[in-house]
Amino acid sequence: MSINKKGEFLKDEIALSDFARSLGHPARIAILKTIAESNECICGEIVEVMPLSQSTVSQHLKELKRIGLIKGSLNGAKSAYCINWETFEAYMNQFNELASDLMSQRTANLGCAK
Amino acid sequence: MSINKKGEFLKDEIALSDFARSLGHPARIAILKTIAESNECICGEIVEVMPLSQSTVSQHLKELKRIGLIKGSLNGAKSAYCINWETFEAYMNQFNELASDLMSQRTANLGCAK
DNA sequence: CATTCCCATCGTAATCTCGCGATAAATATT
DNA sequence: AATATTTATCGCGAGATTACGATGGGAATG
Repeated sequence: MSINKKGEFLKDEIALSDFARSLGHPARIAILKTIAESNECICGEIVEVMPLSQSTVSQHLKELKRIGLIKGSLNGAKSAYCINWETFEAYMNQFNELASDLMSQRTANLGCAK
Repeated sequence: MSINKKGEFLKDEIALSDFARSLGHPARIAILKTIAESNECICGEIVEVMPLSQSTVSQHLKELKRIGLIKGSLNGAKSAYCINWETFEAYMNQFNELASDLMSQRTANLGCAK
């Protein structure tokens, strides 16, 4: 893109879109599910159930970590991941707040043709 | 990307990530807000309040239309947009279902170190 | 009928994303 | 100490995304 205009929007909008974007790939949703299901959260386990190479999975994990949805810790040579519930919940609240803000206009205005 | 692997995930995951992706840009969140607030939903009004050119806004509108979150209709020379609440609500339900599925594991498992 | 207004679309450039294999670094095993 | 295992990161290529100005076509206005 010629110039990135993302910074010119509201902080809330940027934060929310960042959250949404991080869930904007099925692999990352699948990864979150996998981590949530497991008590172990070992990286290798995720790779096994995913139709992606180890390096690609690692990249998706990095993205989820960047936004704060998961946290990882080294456990010997292995890497254990778990969901950062505080962050996840905070984003979900923000997200649902947006949704109900939008929804509150549903009956308030008359709508447009069609 | 060398080969697109998105198709190898679950239908639900793909649909949800598509929804999330469509909200993955602050402009599109801002556009949804603007449309929800207005009784008129005229395209030109959206362009006015957005730090983007008309053609770029039009592209974002197209994307929101593609996923089904808004619908547009011609109103003379002007284009009126409104939110497709049915679709929006359906996606939100799906999204919150995923969230509560994940959350239900929060207490169920012991978590990992750190 | 010429002109203006509104908007979708085309063409474009710059940047970001996704996916992989290769490599590196750190721990575990022999 | 040598080797194997595990994971993060680098480098790359293909393609998608984001942004713009320009163009075109359909209403509205003169």
